[in-house]
Amino acid sequence: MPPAAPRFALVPDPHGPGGRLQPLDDTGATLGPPVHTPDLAAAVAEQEAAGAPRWVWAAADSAYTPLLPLRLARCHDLRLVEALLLAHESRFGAPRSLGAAWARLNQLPVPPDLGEPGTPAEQDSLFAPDRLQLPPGTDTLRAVVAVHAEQQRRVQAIADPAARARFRLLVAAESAGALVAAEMAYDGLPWRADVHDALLTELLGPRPHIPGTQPARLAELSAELQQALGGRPFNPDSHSQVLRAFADQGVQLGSTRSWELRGVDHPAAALMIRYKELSRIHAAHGWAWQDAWARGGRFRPEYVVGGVVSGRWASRGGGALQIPRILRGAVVADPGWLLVVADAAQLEPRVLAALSRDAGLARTAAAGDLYEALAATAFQGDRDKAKLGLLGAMYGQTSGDIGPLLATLRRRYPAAMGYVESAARTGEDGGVVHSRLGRACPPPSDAWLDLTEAPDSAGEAGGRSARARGRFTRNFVIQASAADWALALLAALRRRLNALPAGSPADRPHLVFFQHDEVVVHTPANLADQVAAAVAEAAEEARLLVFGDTPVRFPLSTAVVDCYADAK
DNA sequence: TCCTCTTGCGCC
DNA sequence: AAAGGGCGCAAGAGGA
Repeated sequence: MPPAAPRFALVPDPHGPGGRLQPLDDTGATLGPPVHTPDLAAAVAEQEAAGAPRWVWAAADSAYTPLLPLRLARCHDLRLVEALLLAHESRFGAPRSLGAAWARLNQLPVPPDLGEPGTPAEQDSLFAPDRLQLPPGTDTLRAVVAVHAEQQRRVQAIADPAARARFRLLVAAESAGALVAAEMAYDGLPWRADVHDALLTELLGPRPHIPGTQPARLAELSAELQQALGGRPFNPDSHSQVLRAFADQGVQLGSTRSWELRGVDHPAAALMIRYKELSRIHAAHGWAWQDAWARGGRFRPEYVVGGVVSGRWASRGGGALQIPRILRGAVVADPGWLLVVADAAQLEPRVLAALSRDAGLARTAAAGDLYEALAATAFQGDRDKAKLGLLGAMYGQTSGDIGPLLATLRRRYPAAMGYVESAARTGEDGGVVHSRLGRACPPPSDAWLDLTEAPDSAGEAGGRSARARGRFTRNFVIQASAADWALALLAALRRRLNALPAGSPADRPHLVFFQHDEVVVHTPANLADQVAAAVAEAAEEARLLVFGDTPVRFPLSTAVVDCYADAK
């Protein structure tokens, strides 16, 4: 066994249960020679028990997933940290695989990331199962050690000590996210197929015997629609055919969007809206979805840590972050277990209050219901107006009757409004903004120009494009700082959950869902109260770590339930 | 037939 | 006149 060390580089063998370890110090210097072990999981567990080092690996999916259900406390995920550093160094979009980082370090040709344009995905999935993109013959452990040392150097190079400390926190939190994502994919979200099936049957009629056939309720609605629109057959899933069918009845629609149909005075409009609602459930989360994603009592999506530039997670497969509320009844705790569901109330306006240090907004954010307090202070008690105004300010909305609301906010909360307006100006001028912990937004690109269709003149297109980017950077500082807080919460919560007394690893409370500002923990019933307390403590820890001495509070609304649908 | 683009809607 | 941020997914449209 290598000696105890604060960090270990870890590389699994390409085939089989073995792997290599090498002890490192915090700068990334080696503290001993590489050691090969025939049983990597056992060797890792031994070191973990000896002192919970930070495990340094190329990427969690190749290094951590094979070790599960082993739980590790800390890691440094080179691929995720490379992405953070590249963005911070204004080299946004450069490939972030271990191979790419190694190539940059050694002045070699940089391989594109898998899934990026120009990469033959098939070839790589066949010949590089670990997706590391290293040149053939390269010693993976050597590359891990070298790239890690280089990353530590780059973090150390951040000049401002406070910004450097926050970026270190970002590196740790993002890496903790990699642990959580791998564990959640492994454990899965409890999903009762029988309950799901009953919900679908209630909405759509029984499951069709022949796959691909329309369920009864959709077929009925189709027929009723056809009748209501003159009797000629048309496909309600085809926008152009729907537009034509309505036009034939003298109803000119600009689109087939539900909100537009809602204002249409024709009996077919309500049918169309209902058809779209049900057909969406059927297509996106129906029986085919269940067969593909929710087998064996668990829904197992793939989470993509840092999949959104703001630091929010994305997901691949199964629409994990878009589970319709109407189907959440299918998420039911196992017998003897419970779900602890906690979501941060009005996270983004609170983040704005903390970021901008606006004393007035911070006072408002001390209340349980921020919008209610805001309404009482500035909008004669009209909560809807307060919410609309604040969301409009955070998103850069200018339409509707929002002007007076924004004027009120600007007068009452000059620091907060100044903060988002300054972020917007930076974006319009082509600049880069950062989250609280230092996540950088991408620079302007042609994509912003593509937003504009049929411009009257280049100047106008440029103006629209600049304003679009201003809205993006305005929102980025808030959304990304909210993601900073959420990741810190996740890391703190995970640590607390792993410290709870569990009879065996299988009895341990574990995270099963995370959606931007909401977490769900699946826990043995007898530990539910302790889990609920742990969530609250983690939220407070995240507040202190990310925002320091802000008076703003980030309250959670927490529910201990048997079924996800019963939360809030 | 395959592929990319667009549309629309689910979630935050 | 136009005027709200971020995603993933499925289906249709339309070109190669």
